[in-house]
Amino acid sequence: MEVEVVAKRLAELGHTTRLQVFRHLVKGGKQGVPVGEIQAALGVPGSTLSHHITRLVSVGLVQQRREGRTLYCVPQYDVLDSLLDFMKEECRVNGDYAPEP
Amino acid sequence: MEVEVVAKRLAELGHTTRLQVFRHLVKGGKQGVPVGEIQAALGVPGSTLSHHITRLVSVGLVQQRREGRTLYCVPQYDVLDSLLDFMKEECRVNGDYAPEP
DNA sequence: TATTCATTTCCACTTCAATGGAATTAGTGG
DNA sequence: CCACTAATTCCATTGAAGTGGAAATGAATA
Repeated sequence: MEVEVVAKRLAELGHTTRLQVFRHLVKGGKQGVPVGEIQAALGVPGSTLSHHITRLVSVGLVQQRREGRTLYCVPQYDVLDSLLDFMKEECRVNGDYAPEP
Repeated sequence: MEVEVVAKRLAELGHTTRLQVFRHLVKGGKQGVPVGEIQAALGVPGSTLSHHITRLVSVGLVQQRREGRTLYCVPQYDVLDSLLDFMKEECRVNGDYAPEP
């Protein structure tokens, strides 16, 4: 994964509302959570929420599936996974891996 | 760790230049890397770089240690660690942990 | 103490994110 | 077809991020 993509994804998660949305989705599971339910849970105005979800979708962290008139938001576990993997590998956590002084 | 703090840290890492700075620091190891060296490595103007570093410091991802007239930037491995842990735990990666449809 | 070096602060500018009310589209049922 | 619901797009506004040249600071050295 290129640095730009990683940065974009981190940036999208780097916003309180969007991070809460994503957490809510993850808790909701693979079948997804309707936009309206997120709205009710977080108490964010519809248009604002829609913008945030659009951004999460734009970087691949969320996908949407329509069922009748409700739109389900589905968290992309694998994308978050690879994002965290990148951070673990590229930024070699835990000092043990880093050269000693 | 509260959501706001996590979001802030993610946001700071969510910028190409800052992410590159951090990666560079991590590779540099615990003793830290001088600002000037980062500047040379990434080819970013001094003032711009200084702004970015200030932000990384402001969220605790980097600390600075002065030695004579050179400022060493030291990546805070434990902070990144706890950040990634939060994402792993709170956002229960890998679908296995999420309720089935 | 004047000079050079490393880095920051100052300042100005431009762009973009965030926000949310109002209008609009899309889907369903009477 | 009309009313209703779910969600988005439109639009305007506000504030903040990003950028970098020029001046200032802090520290070593001659």
